[in-house]
Amino acid sequence: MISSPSVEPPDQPAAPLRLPQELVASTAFLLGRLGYACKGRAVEEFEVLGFSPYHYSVLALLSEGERETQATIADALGVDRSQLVGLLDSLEERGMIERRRDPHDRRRHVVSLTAAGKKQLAKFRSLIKRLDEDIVAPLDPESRETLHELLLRIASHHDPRFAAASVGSG
Amino acid sequence: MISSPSVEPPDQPAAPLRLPQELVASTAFLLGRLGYACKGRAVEEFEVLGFSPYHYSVLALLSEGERETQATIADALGVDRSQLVGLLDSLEERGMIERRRDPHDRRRHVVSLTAAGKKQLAKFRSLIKRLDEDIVAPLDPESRETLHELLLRIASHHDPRFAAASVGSG
DNA sequence: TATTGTTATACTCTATAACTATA
DNA sequence: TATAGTTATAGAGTATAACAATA
Repeated sequence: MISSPSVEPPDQPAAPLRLPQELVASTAFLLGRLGYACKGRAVEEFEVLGFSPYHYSVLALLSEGERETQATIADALGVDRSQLVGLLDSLEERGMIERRRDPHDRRRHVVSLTAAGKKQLAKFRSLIKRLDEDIVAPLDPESRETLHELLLRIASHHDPRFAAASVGSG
Repeated sequence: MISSPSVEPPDQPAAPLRLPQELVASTAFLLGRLGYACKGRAVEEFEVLGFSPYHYSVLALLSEGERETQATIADALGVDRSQLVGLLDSLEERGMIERRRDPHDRRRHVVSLTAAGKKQLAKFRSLIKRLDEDIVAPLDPESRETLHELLLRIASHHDPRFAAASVGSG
């Protein structure tokens, strides 16, 4: 028996493998689906290297300067403090970050990037570059720019952490 | 004691609650974060009505015509067939969809929308409309259009289910 | 033997809350 | 008593696989 789904004459031209028009018409739906796919792709690719996208986020953050406490890292990245512990553990085990107890407040850990961490970060950056290019592949350079700008505007509107480093407004 | 994080003079102008520049510069990262936030918002809002976004997806799909099998619904929406069972169960219990055994192949269920389902779908549509508008709030109408078009181009490039109903190419 | 729908199981992710050591 | 970091626990969500009915 043939497994073709349309043995009988197609009365209605309904394409079985098409999403409902009204879902595709929703920006929220598109963002949700695309975002999920992006995250999945990223997780897969980082997994190959034995890491997760969160590891990259931590290293990227630390590359902009060491942090006085773990809590500021967690808050900046929007992850739970307890979740960050495991991330830092694995990065520290591999010698990519360093935890130093703050002598003035021995509860705190000053976290900083090591040379090995910077090296790994470079690899992560080329991974992300490939991923970004793959995702926006069907767009020309100008459209890519436009898309990014629009996404950033929306993101920073809903979450101030996305706000671009404003010059001289502090 | 004041909980302000900056008691000491700020040597470095590092803003603790800002995401790393290079992450914000990544379209994949923006998409991932925004998508996650969108999904979360949607789940919350549907939850108030006692539903999930998946319920809406199913009703929206069925509003375009009944389906000969549950599998085509699952495949079109990209959910697992076993996951769909529970969704259809809850919708059927509330009288919003109907399962009829196909007399020609008693393994199959023909699934269709009821009057109550159509009514609920209308409520879902106004919910989604509000959600969409809230998300793209900072954009003017033209930018919203542009954003949607760019997202749709990317989505359909990676997943043919997003492809707009092409006229006369069947 | 293959397929449709269903149920059961396991696993990941995350959110919460308890715990320690310092203050 | 409150805070920084840590550990443990529980819950939701999802993916996998086993199962019964039918072809």
